[in-house]
Amino acid sequence: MKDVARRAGVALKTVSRVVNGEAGVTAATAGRVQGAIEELGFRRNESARLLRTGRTATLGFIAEDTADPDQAAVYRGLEEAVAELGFLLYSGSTDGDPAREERLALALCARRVDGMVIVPAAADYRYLLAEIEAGVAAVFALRPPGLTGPDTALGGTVLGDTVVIDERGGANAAVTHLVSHGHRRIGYLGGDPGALGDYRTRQLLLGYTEAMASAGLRADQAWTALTPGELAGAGVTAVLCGSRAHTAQALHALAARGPAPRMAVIGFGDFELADLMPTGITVISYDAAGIGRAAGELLARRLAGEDAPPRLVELPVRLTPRGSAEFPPEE
Amino acid sequence: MKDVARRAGVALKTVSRVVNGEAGVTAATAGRVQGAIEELGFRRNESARLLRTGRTATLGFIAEDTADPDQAAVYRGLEEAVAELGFLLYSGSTDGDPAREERLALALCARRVDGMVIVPAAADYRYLLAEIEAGVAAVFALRPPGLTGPDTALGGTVLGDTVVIDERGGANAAVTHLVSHGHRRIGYLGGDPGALGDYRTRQLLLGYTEAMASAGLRADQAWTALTPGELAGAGVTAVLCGSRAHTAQALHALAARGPAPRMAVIGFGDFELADLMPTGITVISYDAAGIGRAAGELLARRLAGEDAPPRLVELPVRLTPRGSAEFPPEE
DNA sequence: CTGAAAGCGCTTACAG
DNA sequence: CTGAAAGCGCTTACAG
Repeated sequence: MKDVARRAGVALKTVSRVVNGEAGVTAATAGRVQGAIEELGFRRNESARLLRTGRTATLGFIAEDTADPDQAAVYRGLEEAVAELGFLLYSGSTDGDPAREERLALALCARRVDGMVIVPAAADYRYLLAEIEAGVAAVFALRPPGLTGPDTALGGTVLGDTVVIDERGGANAAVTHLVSHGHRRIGYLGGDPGALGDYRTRQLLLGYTEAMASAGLRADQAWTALTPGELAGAGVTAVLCGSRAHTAQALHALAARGPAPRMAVIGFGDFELADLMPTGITVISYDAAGIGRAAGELLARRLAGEDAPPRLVELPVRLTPRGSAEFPPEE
Repeated sequence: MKDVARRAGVALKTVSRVVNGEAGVTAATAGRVQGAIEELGFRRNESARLLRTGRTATLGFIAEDTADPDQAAVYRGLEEAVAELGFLLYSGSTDGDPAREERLALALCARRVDGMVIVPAAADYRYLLAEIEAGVAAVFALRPPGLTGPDTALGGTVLGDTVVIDERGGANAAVTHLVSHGHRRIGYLGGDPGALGDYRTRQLLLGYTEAMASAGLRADQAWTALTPGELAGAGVTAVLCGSRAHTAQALHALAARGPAPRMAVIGFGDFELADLMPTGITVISYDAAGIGRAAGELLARRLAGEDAPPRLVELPVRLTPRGSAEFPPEE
């Protein structure tokens, strides 16, 4: 810019004015400056500009795995939401490692991102407190920060807005649906409720339990602690799978028993080609990109100065019949 | 940092030394500085540091769609490759819109990224020339820049290293495999070779044609211009699908004709649950993350000053039998 | 309409 | 071992 100014025979400020399209420059001077810019191949250094203005116009996305279909969709939704703001997006994966999450988040903060969307991997978010106080906005997506819920990550302090899927409602709806088809022995194949980051599992089991109770059914302990191998012999006529991975495990286990197994399967998460599966299957589907959009909009409001207490947003789910065969009724 | 210096009663430079862990500071002064840092909650502004040092330690990833399985895997591979370098990654999707690609790429250049990995959407890369001359390294992934190949994007000028899948070899191997199973009437379901960004289609058709010719078979014109609806009645006993989307279309079309259709299907790109498909299927699989790793390594070498002419790297593919049924032989 | 000075938050090169 | 000055590339306030 200095070079451009010298070449055009004007002051730095005038170049700045031309580059920024500010009013108050004669066409003649502007032309001279433009000429110098092109001759020199000048391109403004945005980083320097942002340093001076104190903003960065940058957001971060910290995923557990950016290649996971849900998280990839969240990212696309976030992109959509921030495109209008003209923000750029940093991103990275933690692979579920709290140490990597902390390193990534602090690296982003060191570059002074305006905000971050985090798919939480850590149980303890004390490391973020100072940064949040310093002004970065953090929004959590797909699950709340901390072990069991939004209010436990910091022993009561709510860290930031959180956007999740209504897993409890989805599980409840799935079991209720199965009951309405005559099923009474309904299994659950999913994560271990004692594991780290098991908010999701707890929600699913809550929904399952509620729906069973509402229907006046007592769930056998074993039904909610199934492994894929046990599924076919567990005495259940239907199964709720907690994730795409578990749905795949269930389908494989059932397929191994022979053609067209008679088991009603409901899986959390829609997937490509589900309708070609050799069994009847219903999926719990949801708008994962909507989570990213919602997170982006919440972030935008925080950046605009909104100071309301942190919100927990739950996106609705719906049951979608898929599969090539009829949904098997009770045997 | 100025505040820290004042509080600790030292000069700016001393704070800098402590923050950077440089030698030559007494334990006593270092302690005073550390204290001040903690009291003030000082966190170094990385952006300012990078401005001064002239580097940015930042790379960009420009995808057509970050949520596409292949591109998501490329991103993960890239992440792996740059993690060791301590670089941060910007990313964004173009949805195949050349204007969005240009906007994104120039925005990244304006922030002075050290390099970019681009999944090309544009046919004309003149917009990048000035940036490349100014020092950004660009590596192209999954397809070469430009309409038909690496050397046409700019009328002969090769823009940068390019990492692709060996689509031609994969198609050749697939058709050869089908021929060895006795098939002689082999179809191709894929993109239109006349469309924009059809490097991939051309490569696939080249491989197809070569293999047919090697086997002494003459391909009917219609066999390579199939639509999913025509597939079952086209008189072919086997089909090569050019992408996961085309494989899904073929499987749907065949499933609509009834159970266990007798058609050998080879699909480019592995997919989850392929082994539960109601027909015999073989996939052409490849290591998409490897493309990202290779791109990251090429980028790293360019940043390290390597000045060799741009390379075209082709990652190998392999045929993987999948599907629940036997691979159907010739009828 | 145009410009000279100061400063964003840091580091580099030098001097003491 | 420690520091005062200059500068990275830009903008913000001010003055002419």
